[in-house]
Amino acid sequence: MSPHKEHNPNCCCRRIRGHGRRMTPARHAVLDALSERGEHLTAEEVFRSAARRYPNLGLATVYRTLELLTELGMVSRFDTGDDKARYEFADPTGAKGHHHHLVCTSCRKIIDYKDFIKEETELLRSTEEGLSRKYGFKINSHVIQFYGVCRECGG
Amino acid sequence: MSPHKEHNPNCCCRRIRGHGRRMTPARHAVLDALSERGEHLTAEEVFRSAARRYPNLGLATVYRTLELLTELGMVSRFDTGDDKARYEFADPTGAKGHHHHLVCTSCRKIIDYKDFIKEETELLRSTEEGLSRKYGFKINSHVIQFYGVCRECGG
DNA sequence: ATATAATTGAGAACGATTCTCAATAACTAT
DNA sequence: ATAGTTATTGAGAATCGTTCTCAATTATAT
Ligand SMILES: [Zn+2]
Ligand SMILES: [Zn+2]
Ligand SMILES: [Zn+2]
Ligand SMILES: [Zn+2]
Repeated sequence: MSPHKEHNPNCCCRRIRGHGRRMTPARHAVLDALSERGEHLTAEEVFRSAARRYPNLGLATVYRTLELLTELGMVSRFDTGDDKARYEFADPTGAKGHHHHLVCTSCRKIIDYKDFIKEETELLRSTEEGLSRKYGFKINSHVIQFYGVCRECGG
Repeated sequence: MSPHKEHNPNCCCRRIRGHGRRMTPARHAVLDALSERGEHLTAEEVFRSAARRYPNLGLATVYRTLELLTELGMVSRFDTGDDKARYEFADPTGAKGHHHHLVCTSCRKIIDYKDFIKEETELLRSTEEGLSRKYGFKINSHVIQFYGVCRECGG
């Protein structure tokens, strides 16, 4: 197996093993693809990327691994309105860090922005607290996305 | 055709006709279903509800109508992570008004909340302006959703 | 009433995701 | 290292929400 790059392999492996799951080359390949290829990848894109290093990989395994990583909170899954789920590392302390999305409804481009993350995060925290108190919800994650038309598409 | 209830039929009809489209019993039925049945309905739910009044209705027509209404900005479509699109009236001045969503990942319940809408809307406005300036985006809509576990599910 | 073009319902088709199952391989305890 | 236990795998079938096709219908303008 090739070494990991941007994510900590020991951390990932430990996290996976800690939940009684096994570390396999297929899962390594998916983790590598996620950290190399960057953000908001579809399962198909992860598959194509991971299969280059691990040709025997099956698409179903990619789906299963992405589901597992999502359950463990290591990956976040989200939709942008085109009937394909997107996946990216959920690590808020990583290189990319926590960000939100700007989606062009014309060309489907997705822009990660962090520009207003600080104010947004602050408001989110207090909102989460309020909602938690009022509705008895234990909030685990949030999605903030803006939809519109990008510059190239005539925005 | 039965009369509309919570939404203004003349407004809807005018809006649809204004775009060179025709007003039909099928579209009436969909509009009625949306206003009677409340928020975050799946296409299937809209279909079942509308078909009670207009038994000849086809599911494909419901999808087409929801798409049309979404294009016209009368309806908003969103996902909550269960592979089924949800639809609800987008009328910010209506009875329900603009709101955001709280989604239980265990029982899939969706709670509409407006409690912090004011602060959120304020921040959104300035964020939209900033993003618009920096990325040349013309922002048309946004999605804010919190995911977690509801009280009944052990939140 | 007639003409024109939009709309419809039914079912086929599509595509993303999940399921099935026998074969394989990761971990555990010797 | 060995063997046993059991999670994981790949391949393809199956599922299911959504879209497409097309001939028949119908809303609207004249
Ligand atoms: Zn664009
Ligand atoms: Zn992203
Ligand atoms: Zn619940
Ligand atoms: Zn709602």
